[in-house]
Amino acid sequence: MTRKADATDGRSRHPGTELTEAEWAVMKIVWEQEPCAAGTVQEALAATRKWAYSTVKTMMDRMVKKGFLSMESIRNLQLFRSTLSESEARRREISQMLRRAFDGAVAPMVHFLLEDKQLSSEELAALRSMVDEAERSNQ
Amino acid sequence: MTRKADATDGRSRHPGTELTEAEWAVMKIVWEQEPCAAGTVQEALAATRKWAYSTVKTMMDRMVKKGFLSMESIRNLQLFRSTLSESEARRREISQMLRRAFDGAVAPMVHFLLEDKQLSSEELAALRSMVDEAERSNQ
DNA sequence: TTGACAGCTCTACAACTGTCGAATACTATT
DNA sequence: AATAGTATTCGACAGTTGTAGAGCTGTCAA
Repeated sequence: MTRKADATDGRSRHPGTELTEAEWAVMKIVWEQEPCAAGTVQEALAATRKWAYSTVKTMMDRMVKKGFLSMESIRNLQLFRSTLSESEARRREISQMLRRAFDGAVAPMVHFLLEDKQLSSEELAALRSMVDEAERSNQ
Repeated sequence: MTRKADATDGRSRHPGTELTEAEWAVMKIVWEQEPCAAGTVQEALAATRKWAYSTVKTMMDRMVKKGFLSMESIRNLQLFRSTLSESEARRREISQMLRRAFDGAVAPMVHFLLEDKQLSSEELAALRSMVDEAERSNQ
């Protein structure tokens, strides 16, 4: 499944790295507040994770280095933006999971999901119409 | 996360830790060869990952400590078995992924999956019948 | 007994992650 | 200019993960 590419840098320090738990937390804020300063992210996260400003800042700097974020300095303010879209992040997360746990196959995974989680009939109905939809537009 | 709650604590180092990429590789072999010795796993993996015996052994020892495997010594041989089932591992992997990337909701994830990956009509048909099946038995 | 092996233990190390505090730099005010 | 307040930089540390060499031990065949 479409491994490929990676954003921004040519020699990319490793193509498809995935976000850690903590990085997801940061990314989520960035995606919704973009462009934003480290302090903003820190405050936004204050409720859930009590991270010191420098913790957040360090993580964000590292994320810039990893190519997940980009940063622009305006006077003495640094504004961060995402370089990795939420969709791409999700895509990677799913793929990674599929590869590791289901040898990359979608169907067995969905099967597992269906028989394992108990989904309400509403959810099932929703899934069904999604599949219908996909089949329709698929060909 | 480090901080406390971890490292040498007696009561279960949190229940739902997930396997790393390398650990999945080891677990897969153990699940199919169980009970087995480290050397067996190392050989089985030799094709894919060229790990030295001690690499594999170190990992497996750590996995025992983490509670993913159990080990029994018979004379001078150590036999490992899984303590974590493949289903449970998959369950965790999926949940973790859902939580991180989709706030825990299955439907959006499936939706994403359907519109992102291009699934063949066979796959779609398969999914559809799985959903049908689930709906039928669900209620 | 002596090798030749297979298997085990110990120790190490670098990179990555989670977490910061302390020192510093800038800006806006008084 | 001196102060307060905020943002930035640096360096550090502990725990985890990937990776493995060295050396010791037990076993079995010649």
